[in-house]
Amino acid sequence: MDSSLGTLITTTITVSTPPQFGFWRTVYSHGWCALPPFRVDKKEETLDCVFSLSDGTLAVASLRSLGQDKISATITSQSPFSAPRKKELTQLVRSILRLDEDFSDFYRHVSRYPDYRWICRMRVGRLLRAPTVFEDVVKMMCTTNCSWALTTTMVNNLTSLLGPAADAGLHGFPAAASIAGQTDAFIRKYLRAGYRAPYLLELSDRVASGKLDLESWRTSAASTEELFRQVRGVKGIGEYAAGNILKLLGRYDYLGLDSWVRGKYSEKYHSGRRVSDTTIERRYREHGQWRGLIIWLEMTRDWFTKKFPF
DNA sequence: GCGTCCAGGTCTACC
DNA sequence: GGTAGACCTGGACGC
Repeated sequence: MDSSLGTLITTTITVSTPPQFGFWRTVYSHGWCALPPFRVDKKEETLDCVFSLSDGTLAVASLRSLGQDKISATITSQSPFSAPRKKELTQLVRSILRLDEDFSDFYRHVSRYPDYRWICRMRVGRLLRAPTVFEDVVKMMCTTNCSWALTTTMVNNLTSLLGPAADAGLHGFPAAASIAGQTDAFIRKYLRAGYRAPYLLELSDRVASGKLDLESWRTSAASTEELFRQVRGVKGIGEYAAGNILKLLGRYDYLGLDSWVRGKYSEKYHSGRRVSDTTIERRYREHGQWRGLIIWLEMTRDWFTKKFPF
């Protein structure tokens, strides 16, 4: 459906979803929805995102739930949104919401545990991800060793200062070359990335020069252990960050513990008393390839009781 | 308003 | 292989 709006054209695409898909449960599956180019519009009840298409078009899309088996993506553009662009955007929407990932084994596994049957009932587990692995890795690097407020500052600065300008005052996520073209001093001073600056520069340079193909990680046939080693090979990505990047690649074997998860875990199981990582790992060991997803869902269970948990 | 302390992951040097 | 210290920012706290 296309309709003219002055010089702007509005295009709406309908995307089918798996049965019982929870749009807001996926949007709020972790903190990404609060980091640009994502933006939650609570009044309009949309998730707005900026997508960079392969032909260079920058598309601002508003995603909205149309019930349990459909969502819509509304794009406002200055030129007609062609069929190939619609197809590419549909694929990107499916990818960020993880609509094509098969969770049937996961739900079969958790349904064997009375304490986890709610996971199966609510059909949760799809973790929101960025359109590109590069964006996910950069953002994950910006979550390390700092408060969430500082993560937000770094990602806001990255997009507003280096990202391409889109409609509605939004910016897309910067391409690797845009970051690689900056100086260490700029990244420290204006992005507030501090000591992460050389790590961001090295990563962006390797990606921009084609020496590192991050996008291939999503379809890699390598074992999870091997992929973990590759992810850890990026400077600035340690155990925590690598474990969580793997979750966004559809591999859930690593817990990806940080201070927040450790705190939630100790509150839930040890009355707030600190426990070792080994103790936490022991509890989830029996869940094998799903342990990383189970611990995350368990620690964020209260988020699923509200449409907008934060 | 200013100075000090601390929390937050990762890397590197050292044992 | 394990450990200590440095890295940098922002918030909390005391003065």
